[in-house]
Amino acid sequence: VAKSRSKKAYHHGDLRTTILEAAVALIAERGLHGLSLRECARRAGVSHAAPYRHFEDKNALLLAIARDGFNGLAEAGERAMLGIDDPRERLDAYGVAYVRFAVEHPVLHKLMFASELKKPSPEDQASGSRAFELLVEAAAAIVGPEQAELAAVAFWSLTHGLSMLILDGRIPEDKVSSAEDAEALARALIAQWRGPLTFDSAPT
Amino acid sequence: VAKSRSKKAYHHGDLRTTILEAAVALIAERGLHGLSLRECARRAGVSHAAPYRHFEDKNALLLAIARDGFNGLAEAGERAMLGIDDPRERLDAYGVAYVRFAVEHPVLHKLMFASELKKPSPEDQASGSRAFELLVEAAAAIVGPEQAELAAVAFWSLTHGLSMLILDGRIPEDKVSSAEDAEALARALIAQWRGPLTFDSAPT
DNA sequence: TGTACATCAGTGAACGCGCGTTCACTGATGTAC
DNA sequence: TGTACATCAGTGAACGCGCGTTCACTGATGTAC
Repeated sequence: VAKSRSKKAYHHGDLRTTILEAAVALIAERGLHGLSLRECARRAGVSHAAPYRHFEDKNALLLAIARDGFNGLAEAGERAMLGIDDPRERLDAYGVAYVRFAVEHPVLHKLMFASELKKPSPEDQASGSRAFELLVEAAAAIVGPEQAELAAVAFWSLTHGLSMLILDGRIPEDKVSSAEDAEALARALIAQWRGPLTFDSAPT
Repeated sequence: VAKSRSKKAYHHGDLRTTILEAAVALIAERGLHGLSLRECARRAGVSHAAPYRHFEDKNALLLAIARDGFNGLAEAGERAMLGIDDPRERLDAYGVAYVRFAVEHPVLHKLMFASELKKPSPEDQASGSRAFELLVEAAAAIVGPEQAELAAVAFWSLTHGLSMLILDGRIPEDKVSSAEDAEALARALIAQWRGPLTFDSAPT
């Protein structure tokens, strides 16, 4: 997700990226509440006003992080489905990738769905819906276009709920002590889920 | 959830409850970030130091709200299952009540799962796990004790994910424009879910 | 290659702000006799 | 019922703090000739 900008070394080199990374680290340590532009600047080794050369204000910084998150999630979903043809396996792979992304990028995941930030630009909204469109397409390939949206919401609820519960520490520790554990749990839940989709779609 | 304390009219009457309600309203308006003890006091019509007679500090106020939330959720779940004998119907009723509670008490729901607050007391943790124990019991009645925890996590993920997505405005508006709509959506998702539980549990 | 100029990333002082929390107080209420 | 006292909910001044944001500036870099 961290995209290293090809900005050549100017004064700092690449302050924008440095600040983004500092912000993510800071949120991871202290929570969204504990994020401040001044502390980001401090950690980046620049004056407290420097970030304003790269972000209009604090909210813009948060939106930039959230956008990175949405793009990263969509990419992870696409990558996971790459080369898989079977519709059910594609959906499964997407779901596992969703949970895995959340576990590996907890700050991004929370920020993507944090309603605290002021409303994003149309561009941000577009990147936000890309991951959902992927999901609807994958669902449509199984249950057909009419049922696709409902199935997508159901599947999304399952993976999103598991992600949030893990990130909030609500799942017994021994089940999710590593990203691999979390992925295995996701697979188990998704495997259970296959039932109704199969049943509804193909009255073979 | 708002429990009106039987404190008789003392100075204010029941400042503790008034402040709790003001805090919930404030969070609803401005988000968790926008909550301040001083503004709560202002709205309650008392001096800014008055709340300290009822809450040790700001975090204690948040924990009190979260505790009300957990208790309310457990009560809603119990109430929903009351008088229902069929195990599957009990679980369904619990799930629908879960989503309904989230939709009707968005601030409580978000606060319950907000990792921003400092760690709660043992007493708070107990009230937090009550709702989950209810769920595990309901699941055990269907799939048996060994599979109960996994089924509970799966079911919880589904209802929790749907709740969060609705509260964050991620579900198309026309599907959840009222609490009744949201409940209907929850029923649809849960009905789909029945498939695998039935399949796994009873190899009739 | 060298020089003059324009750009703009980063500086540091300054602003005003609302916040959480403490503290000595006051006065309304409850209680013991 | 009446009085003296103890309790403690609410007051208002005061503290120190870090924050977001603005602004005139400086100086390193890129570019045109």
